[in-house]
Amino acid sequence: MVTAKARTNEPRYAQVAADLRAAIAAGDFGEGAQLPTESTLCDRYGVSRFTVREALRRLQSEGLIRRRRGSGTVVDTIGQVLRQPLSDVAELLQYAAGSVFNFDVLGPMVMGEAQAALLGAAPGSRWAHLSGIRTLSPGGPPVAVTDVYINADLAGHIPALQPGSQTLFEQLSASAGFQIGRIDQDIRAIAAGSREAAALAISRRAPVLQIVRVYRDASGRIVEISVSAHAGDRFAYSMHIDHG
Amino acid sequence: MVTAKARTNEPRYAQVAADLRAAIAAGDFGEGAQLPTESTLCDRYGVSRFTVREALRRLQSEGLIRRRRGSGTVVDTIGQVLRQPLSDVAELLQYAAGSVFNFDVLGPMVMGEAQAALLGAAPGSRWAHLSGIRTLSPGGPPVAVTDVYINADLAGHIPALQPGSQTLFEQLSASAGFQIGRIDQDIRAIAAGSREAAALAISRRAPVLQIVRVYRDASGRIVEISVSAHAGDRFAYSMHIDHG
DNA sequence: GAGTGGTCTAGACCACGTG
DNA sequence: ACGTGGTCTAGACCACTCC
Repeated sequence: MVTAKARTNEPRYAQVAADLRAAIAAGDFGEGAQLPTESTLCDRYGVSRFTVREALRRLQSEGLIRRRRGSGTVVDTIGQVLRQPLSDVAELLQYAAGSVFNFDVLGPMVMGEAQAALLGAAPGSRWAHLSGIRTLSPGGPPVAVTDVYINADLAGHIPALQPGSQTLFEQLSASAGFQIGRIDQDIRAIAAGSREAAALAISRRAPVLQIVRVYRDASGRIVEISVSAHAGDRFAYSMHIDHG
Repeated sequence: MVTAKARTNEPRYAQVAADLRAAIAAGDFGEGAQLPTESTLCDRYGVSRFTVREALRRLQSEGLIRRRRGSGTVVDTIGQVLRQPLSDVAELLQYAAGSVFNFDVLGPMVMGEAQAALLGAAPGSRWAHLSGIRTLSPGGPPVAVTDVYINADLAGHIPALQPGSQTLFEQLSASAGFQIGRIDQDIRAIAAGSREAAALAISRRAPVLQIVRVYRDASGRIVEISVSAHAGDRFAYSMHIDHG
């Protein structure tokens, strides 16, 4: 039986997508061409085809399903876990949810020329500097060491930030009341410096994956910049691309 | 004036998207809230709102525009070039279009246990092994060194492969007549081995960005696997995520 | 030929940002 | 108050896959 959970203020396609996601996670569909047809889902949820297709579009962009004209929709379960897929904001937050981030507030700083070029911010702009370590579980081995720069306009919200499994960006969004806009991300391979080596328990000059993220609110203002270093032999960044 | 280029067999939203892309590239719109409204574009191109929205959705996923309810659609020109954005197959092919790939056919091989685990293929499966160098221009400095494994079922199409700016996957798709399905990609930081060091003119153990791509056709069969090594100080992998 | 997902129309109402 | 993009309906035709 299909539970028609009527959440408030949430689009119907999101409810349909959540329901299908849960069903897939519960193993209600096996390998092969298992998912019901669009028209079947329309009847089942009592929505139009537009709504069903929007829900399926989300699942496809998450890599959960694969669709083919003439063949149908199949569950795509290659390499289940152990990866860090990332194709929309929800998946980014999911990554954060599986790990723990602890940080210290280092104080205010002004963006220098070289740093500004690397990070994509304006030289001379003012930020609050934080530094932290991400682990897979509390007290566990370090996964990444991170520098975080938060827009000085939001400095008042920094004392309220909590370590844990929710991203700083999420917390800032809720606390300061802005909408999530867009995240830009650069990935490089660099050699570990003394700081990364010590924090990640690797040797100096060992390869590390550096991920620079620039978070913007809906109006395009840069809210936060983070620079993470991941040990090369412990972390792979995984993503997928669908044709369409 | 709006040229209503009536291409054959191409969806209307793709034509609208191509026209807007060209207009943006030509600088017809500046900074700020420049792009015409959805209803304006409907009138201009003589299509429904569905078609216009699908076109704008593509441009948004490419990072060209940013949309906001109440505000409108603006051109997003942060960090114009110099990056390698990658959010769908078209952008992947665009990356290839800006560079040149030369390769040698090394012959048939069987996937070993360790390699199979790294690459996500079945141990004991049979492949054709190719090796190549990617440069930004013919005769230019190397950007990446790549190992390519092509499904043995497609061995007959390998002699027809041409070096140049079209990806091997594209050529195989056209030659063997299959549809592009899905591409999975893992990104790691590793230390350069002797082969990467020699090919990229860097020192041994220097950090390199390793990108493993698994290409599948529409039916899910693995068609090609590629393993690329990029010099860490010359290459950044850039992507963006839109909220929605 | 039957059924699938892909494209497309012509409407509608709503949440949101800006005057 | 108004216009924007976001959601949604009820239809339609088509390209493609499979039997």
